[in-house]
Amino acid sequence: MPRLKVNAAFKSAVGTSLTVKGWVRTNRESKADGGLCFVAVSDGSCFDPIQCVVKAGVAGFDDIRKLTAGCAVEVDGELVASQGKGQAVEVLVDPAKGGAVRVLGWVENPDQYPVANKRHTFEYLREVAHLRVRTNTFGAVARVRHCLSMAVHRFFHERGFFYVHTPIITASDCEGAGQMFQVSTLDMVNRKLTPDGKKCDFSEDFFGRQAHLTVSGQLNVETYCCALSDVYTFGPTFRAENSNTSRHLAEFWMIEPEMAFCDLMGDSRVAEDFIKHLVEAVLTERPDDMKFFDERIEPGLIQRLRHVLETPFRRLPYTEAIDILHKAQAAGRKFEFPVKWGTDLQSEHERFLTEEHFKQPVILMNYPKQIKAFYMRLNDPGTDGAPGDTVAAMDVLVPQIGEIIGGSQREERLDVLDRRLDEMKLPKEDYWWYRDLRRYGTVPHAGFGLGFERLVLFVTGMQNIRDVIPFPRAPKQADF
RNA sequence: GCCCUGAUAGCUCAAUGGUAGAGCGACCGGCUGUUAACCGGUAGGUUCUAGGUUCGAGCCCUAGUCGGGGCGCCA
Repeated sequence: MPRLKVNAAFKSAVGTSLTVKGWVRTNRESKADGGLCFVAVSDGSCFDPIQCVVKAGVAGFDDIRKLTAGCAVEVDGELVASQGKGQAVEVLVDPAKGGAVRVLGWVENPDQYPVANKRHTFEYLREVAHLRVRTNTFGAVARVRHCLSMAVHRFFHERGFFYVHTPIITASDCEGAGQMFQVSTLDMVNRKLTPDGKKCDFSEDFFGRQAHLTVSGQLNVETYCCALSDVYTFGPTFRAENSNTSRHLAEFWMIEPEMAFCDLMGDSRVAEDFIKHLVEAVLTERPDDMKFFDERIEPGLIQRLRHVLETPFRRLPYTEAIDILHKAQAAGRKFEFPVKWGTDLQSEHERFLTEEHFKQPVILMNYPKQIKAFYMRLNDPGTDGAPGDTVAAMDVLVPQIGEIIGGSQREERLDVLDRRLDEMKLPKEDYWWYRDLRRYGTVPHAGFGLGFERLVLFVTGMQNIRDVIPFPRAPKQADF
């Protein structure tokens, strides 16, 4: 009998002979019809397990009665219309028609099986990350995560972007996006010091210099942008920040498109189209999993996502956002942190704008230059009526999550870029190859970064970022 | 890094400083084309670690480890 994945079995014609292989979710026994076992088998190919109805005459029926959650089985049977409620079809395992069950792997201590068929907290399941994917929730997250990954590549591929593999290890310390993990083969105990005895001598290290794990592929991908026009990266990113929140990881996946001949407005249009494309993909491709998230994880999720699809994102200047926040304060809205032009918006401010004031995704644009990175393009004085200098930066804020995308138009003018490097006391020589892009055929270009796990949170309604990546890495957390 | 909070059966949680308990799961039996099943029974404990107070500590004190929530940093 041909082996079919469970999702394919569900779509097969009644009467099809088939074999399904997977892991037992539940097993119930009945004395009806001379003895039956109802064995629900999942192989992860879709949300629902398939019910196998095993008749008592099947060889090894005494063993089949003892199947518990987690056991691995192969089942030969026939797809039939279900006599019971709760499923349209099921696999009838009848010895008269060649039905059989082979147990490939038992659960050796069912009383202590970590993911027994009962409710578990997500906190507990993080401690059994190697088994938690066998649960409804984590299986659904894994499939949605895959769906989103494919949709990312499809979105860019269809628009003529090239996928660039930027390096994981970076030997330059010039990315400036946060604390970095060091990469070294030196003996950490008996390490050689520089002649003045004050620092570690990295000249004998693997790369002949200090090296780190990347915190962003952006600077590297800009080089490919300035030859291939439209490019993107999608890879792991590392931050050694001691961040203890439900929205941060030490290792996460980031998507960073970069577009030549593109300004900030064009950048924001791609960001909006991108998010809508991804939301549409999960709604159309994973209705089974999304129904589960809508019912059990965040009631109203699907409606919320449809609203995102149907509504144009609200664009407004940072300067205007500050006005709105000031007016809200005047009307009695309390914030823990002060609202002041020239300072970064706090989480509470961003969430007020996207969740309370506009109730939809919001794109804030043109931030004060002092709170943004050196590579962001300096705007003309007085842009948006701002009281100080601004740069062409944008943040996309969404309800529930806050900032999901950060991007900007890049500074393509070498003299302005050099002035910004000087202001921020960054050594120009470290940026020699980045500056070369401005010396040899510079063009306006723009891009953004999207935190992949935050996207998964946004579309699933899950609350903690550690539950939407298979093996989370966070401070004091690197098991598995 | 800061503030708050927690750690007791495989899991979720109870337990005035005085004999360690329930629900779920597991196991055994009953009933049932079952499906968050239902009914009855059984087993299951170094109360996070190390000290301290006390006649006596799951409970009080000190330190530590780890979890969770909020904030900061950001994606």
